Amino acid sequence: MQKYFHQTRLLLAVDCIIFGFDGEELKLLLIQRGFEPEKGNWSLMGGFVQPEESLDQAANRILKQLTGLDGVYLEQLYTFGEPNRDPKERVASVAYFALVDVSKYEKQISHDYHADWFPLKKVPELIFDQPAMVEMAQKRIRYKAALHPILFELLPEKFTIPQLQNLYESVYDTTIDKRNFSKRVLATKLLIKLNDKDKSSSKRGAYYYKLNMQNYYAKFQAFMNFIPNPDNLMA
Amino acid sequence: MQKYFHQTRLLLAVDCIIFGFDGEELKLLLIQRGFEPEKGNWSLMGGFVQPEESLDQAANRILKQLTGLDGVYLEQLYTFGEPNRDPKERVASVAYFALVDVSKYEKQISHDYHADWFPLKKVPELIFDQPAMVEMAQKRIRYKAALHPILFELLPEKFTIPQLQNLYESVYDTTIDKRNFSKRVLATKLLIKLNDKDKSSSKRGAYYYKLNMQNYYAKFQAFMNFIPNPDNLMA
DNA sequence: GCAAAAGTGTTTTATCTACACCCATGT
DNA sequence: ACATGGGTGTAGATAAAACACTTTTGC
Repeated sequence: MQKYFHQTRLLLAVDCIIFGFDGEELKLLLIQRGFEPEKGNWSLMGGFVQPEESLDQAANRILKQLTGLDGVYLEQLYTFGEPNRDPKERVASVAYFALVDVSKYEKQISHDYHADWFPLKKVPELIFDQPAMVEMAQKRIRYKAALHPILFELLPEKFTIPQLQNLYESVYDTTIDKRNFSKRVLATKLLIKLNDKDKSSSKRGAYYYKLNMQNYYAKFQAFMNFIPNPDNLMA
Repeated sequence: MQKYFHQTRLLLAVDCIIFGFDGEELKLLLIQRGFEPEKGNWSLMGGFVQPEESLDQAANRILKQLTGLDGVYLEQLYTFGEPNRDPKERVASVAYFALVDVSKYEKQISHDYHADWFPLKKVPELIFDQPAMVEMAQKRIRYKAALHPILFELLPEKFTIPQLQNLYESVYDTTIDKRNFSKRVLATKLLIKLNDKDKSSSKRGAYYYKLNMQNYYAKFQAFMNFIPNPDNLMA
């Protein structure tokens, strides 16, 4: 079959906004760009979409290149396509955001890319329109996490309720009453209490919990009472 | 500056999922495709992104081509990029959805495209991956309209509360108690009651309302009580 | 024994839900 | 006068918010 005539083709890239949580604050994984333009400057991890791969595949490939991780939470965020966003030539970029358990993250691999984690409030100057990508990703996470339990993706398999609360407080840059917080979290039936404690941040120790995966998948989509049937909703 | 070497370029398209509401049910505006492949079959309105235009500009251009309308509510939905979604050659498509006031829609223009409105439940077979686009757009509207007052974009400037309720019932395919509905809607302070009535659907007539634009813009972003500061949230 | 974080309940307040009758008018 | 859709109020249930003290244990 013939191709479409008289149409301009362009490069399509994927950029990944990679979030992690170290127990204290929300962080971004950035690399020092290895080629021109802007070589050596801090950048999101990205790459061009290859001829035989889908966008999701490209995003997963790029994420794995940098972190060594498979099966990470990854979601398409938005496509940025201003004609001159890359000075070299026209490149549209499909931005994805990823939520990573930093305890699984392999430092060695990312060493090659001169990668580093930056607290969201201390992100260095980024290239092109990447600041807008990061800002949008942050808003999207806040938006989505208010309705869906995505933030668990940032935690290790075993976590404590105070850790979880720190995470929410960090994402929303606020403080939450711990009594109300634990009540609400436990009311979701998403957590299973374990018998051992994390004693790293207190003498008394805090009980570990893990996700109830059945309930997790079942409730992931549910988000409001306004809506008659909470299944037809998620994007 | 030199271009990026050894990278494959591809076509980038924009497809518009155009919703309208006629007072009865939610509808989609479709065209009969004018070129191969799939010439003559029902399709979303779309087009290739031109060298000097942004994605938003392309979407607005395409929407105006078909409807004659400017300033329509238009939002980027998702980018579809499976390698073989178009059999002719690789084309990634950035899908946008639009909410149109059908009373402003100009029939003449769209006549050239053999366009027509289809109730969502009676959409004909669509080409390529467009069924997935439509489904995602429908979910996105339900999702977003549960939190933001976007559905007003589908109504004319003057509308009645029963019309508004029909719209919500149509979008969510449900029925709502009219006492609770009008209470909730009026509680938002988004509506200004007018003195004239729409007598087209009852003898008594229903009061017209219009949007309070100040409150509309102010509350557009607000959506939950969970969140401390409802400003940093929207994507 | 004391500092530091973990854990837990109750009351108040706001919001949501269910539900039924009268009104205005064109025919 | 009657059929049709428009408009309104209240009581009960549910969910959210405010708020303080006791427990554990390493030092």
